Amino acid sequence: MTVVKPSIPKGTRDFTPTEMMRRNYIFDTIRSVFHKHAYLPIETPSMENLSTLMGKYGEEGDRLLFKILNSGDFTQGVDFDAPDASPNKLAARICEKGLRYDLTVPFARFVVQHQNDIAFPFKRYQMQPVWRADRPQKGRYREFYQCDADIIGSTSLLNEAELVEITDEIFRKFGISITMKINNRKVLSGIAEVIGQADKVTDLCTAMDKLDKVGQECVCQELLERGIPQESIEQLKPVFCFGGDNNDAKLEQLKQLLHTSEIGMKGVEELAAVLDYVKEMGLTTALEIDITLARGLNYYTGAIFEVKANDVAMGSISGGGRYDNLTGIFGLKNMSGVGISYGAERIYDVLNELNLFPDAILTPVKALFINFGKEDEKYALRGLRALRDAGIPSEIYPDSAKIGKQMNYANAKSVPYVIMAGENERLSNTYTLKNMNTGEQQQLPIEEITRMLL
RNA sequence: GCGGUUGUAGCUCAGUUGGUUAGAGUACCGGAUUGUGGUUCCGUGGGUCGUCGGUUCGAAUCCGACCUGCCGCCCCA
Repeated sequence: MTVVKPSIPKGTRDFTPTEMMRRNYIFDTIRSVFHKHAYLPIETPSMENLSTLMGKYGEEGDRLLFKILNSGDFTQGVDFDAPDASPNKLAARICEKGLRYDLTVPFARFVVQHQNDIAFPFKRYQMQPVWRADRPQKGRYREFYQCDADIIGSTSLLNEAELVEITDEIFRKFGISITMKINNRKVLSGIAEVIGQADKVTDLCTAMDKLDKVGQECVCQELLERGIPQESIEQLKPVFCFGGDNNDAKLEQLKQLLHTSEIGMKGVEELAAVLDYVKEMGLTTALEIDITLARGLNYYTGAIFEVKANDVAMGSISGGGRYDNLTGIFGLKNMSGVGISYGAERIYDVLNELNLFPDAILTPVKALFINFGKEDEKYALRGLRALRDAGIPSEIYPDSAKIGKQMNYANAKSVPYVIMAGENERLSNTYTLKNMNTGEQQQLPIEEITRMLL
């Protein structure tokens, strides 16, 4: 037999028990907040038809889609040497499925497909892995989990405000201090309109998005390269230094700039309305208008959100926005939705870096029974059952190995208590409880031990 | 997809101008110690030196391609 070197695909990871317990802490915390706000769970398949996924995420997104080779003889009827055979065309012939790229597009598909069974407005949450054929880096993987909450079938800005509230609550529970940035695609459209470049919104967005990273000069340079004329860029320049930290000042400046643009003014109104709702909620999170916030996903039409951790240098840990037409592609009109997505692995890295994981999640096993061999095993089992009946996570070492080895096992697993159940204990109908941190031990009846470990 | 960088035992890393049989620490397993762990001492096992090819009498070492991790770009959670 040839030995295969163990390895996993690029950008994927195994999770150890410690990592899983921490990940579950993240998922449980987020889920509890979703539940509290009356969101209902759904799941969708890992793979979707490529026709569902293609063209929803922009050119870059299409490139990053994982495609799945058709089963069976995928070469049948495909001419690989055809004169016009491009990789894309061939891929379309031999792959009809792909791995999901996010949770929002599959959700839109789900809503259309199950529209008769859904009570609208529909509030759902979904926590599943997504896949992107991106080049991996720190905090960037090819398989990662998103935790999404969306409201679909309502245009009320109360929904935007609720997502802000949920975000505030989730990160407060984690103990992570965040800044939440908000913008509106309509504002961006308005800006493009006002500077006479209505058809260049996307170019405008991707360039402006980099303002805080590369500075004003580079952004202007990029705008120029993207074919936006110098005089339009000059008109844009005041926007770069809007308002500082003051949301009201920013709104005022936007109103002046955009008063000739209907769509722009609509965006400003929406922004103001969301901020107004949020003011009533008494949140600890700083909510900040950021005109340069654009986000790549091209299905957003209204509000856009992004969350960054204040005390850690890392990409955004959460993002979302409103989409008006996503279900339209699947044949269902007038179904506006708004949603937000929390990135599990980035939250993990932030919690890890700031040492914010609770200690309690690391010691899931409370007690280990030492195995003294056939004679005493059954006696140990009696005690074990008593602990388990009381809901105390506990186990018995399955082999009658040397005591030292069994103790080492308890240490390696950070089990805080070891229980000796050998001949001495059996004859006196007691168990010896040993505290592995202090080394203290005492011989007690099982009821007493159960009480102590609860 | 583009540019840079990295890879030696399960883990952390030595390894001289290319030279015989590639080392250490740690972990593991066994023993000192058959009812007491986190300390100590002794010993065993463990390697296609990322993979494939090239140069050479001879390659962990030099060259090329690929794979993987990391960094920057693009994009993003």
